[in-house]
Amino acid sequence: MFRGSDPINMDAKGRMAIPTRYRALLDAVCGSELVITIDMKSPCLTLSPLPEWKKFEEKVAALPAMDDLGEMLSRFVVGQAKDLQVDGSGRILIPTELRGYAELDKKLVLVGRTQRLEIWSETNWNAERDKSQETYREMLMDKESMSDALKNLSW
Amino acid sequence: MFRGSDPINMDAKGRMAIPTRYRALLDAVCGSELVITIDMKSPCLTLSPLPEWKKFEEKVAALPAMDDLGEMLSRFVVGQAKDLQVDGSGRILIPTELRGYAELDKKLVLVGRTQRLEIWSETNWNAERDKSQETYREMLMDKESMSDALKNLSW
DNA sequence: TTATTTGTGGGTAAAAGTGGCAAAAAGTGT
DNA sequence: ACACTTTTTGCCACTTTTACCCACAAATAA
Repeated sequence: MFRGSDPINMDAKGRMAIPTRYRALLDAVCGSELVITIDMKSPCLTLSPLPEWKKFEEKVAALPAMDDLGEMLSRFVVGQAKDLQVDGSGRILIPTELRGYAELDKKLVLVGRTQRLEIWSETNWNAERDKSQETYREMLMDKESMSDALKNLSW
Repeated sequence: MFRGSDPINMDAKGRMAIPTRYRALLDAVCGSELVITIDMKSPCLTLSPLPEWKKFEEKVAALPAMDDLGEMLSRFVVGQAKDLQVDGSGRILIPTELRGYAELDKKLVLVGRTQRLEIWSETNWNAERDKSQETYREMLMDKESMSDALKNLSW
């Protein structure tokens, strides 16, 4: 569904324009209703079409209450999620509380991750990209650290 | 059902306004009848629509009497629960006894947890969020500590 | 160049949240 | 039992925030 990355400017009110190539798609798939929230593992935000999000929310809600990691996921990912509507000019307003988490300033990068999108500050995106490149190569050396699913990935 | 967090001021009388986006929903799902109680694991309160609460109460009541943890749950969570009604202006009154437990003062945060809501003091919420972020990442490193349910959560 | 589409900025109106006040209810003491 | 005090609840008005709309600027295509 989503792929590629787009550099986008956030305006003074915290709004960002959705790339035009996604607009018709979003309208069709979710009536332009989106959910934005934090990514627990990285300093970025996650943007999903509402139906996709609901699937995730249900899975998390079904985890046992005694699962500590699951509790955290629910409390902080679901707990900081926010419903958004694409406005008449094809923009979304990024909630103030979330801007801080992802250290967003003017220059953003919107990254396609198939079923969802990620929003990064340009700074964090570049840093993470460079860092991950290295880590990835290191981890490839150590076959033990690789999941079976990944070992069997044909490409 | 519920998601996202809202900063809310508690007034001098201990009342807090329910965000408008929840009001119609609450009215439909439970006639605005809620149950508030403590969270045993964290310094916050739990707010549930009456029907949701009943499900929980039944599950707890069904636990074996020799289950010590279950006994505590019943005694202190069920034992300190209180029925509430949303008032005409869309506000609830937080019982005095529970305010102390969650260290509530003026600034509160209302957190959506799918089937229920959590009420935090702003201070405790921020502290918990920062702390959990770290813990979460650490626990992810250690695959052993992760439940199967969580491992299989694709997202 | 001109027209059309996309991106950006700001102003305004409506709605939501907050705090204060007043009426009602409950509690207390004589 | 009545009067007075204290707490609770409902109501209203003010302030702040949010969202919607329109206009302009930039870029792209004809």
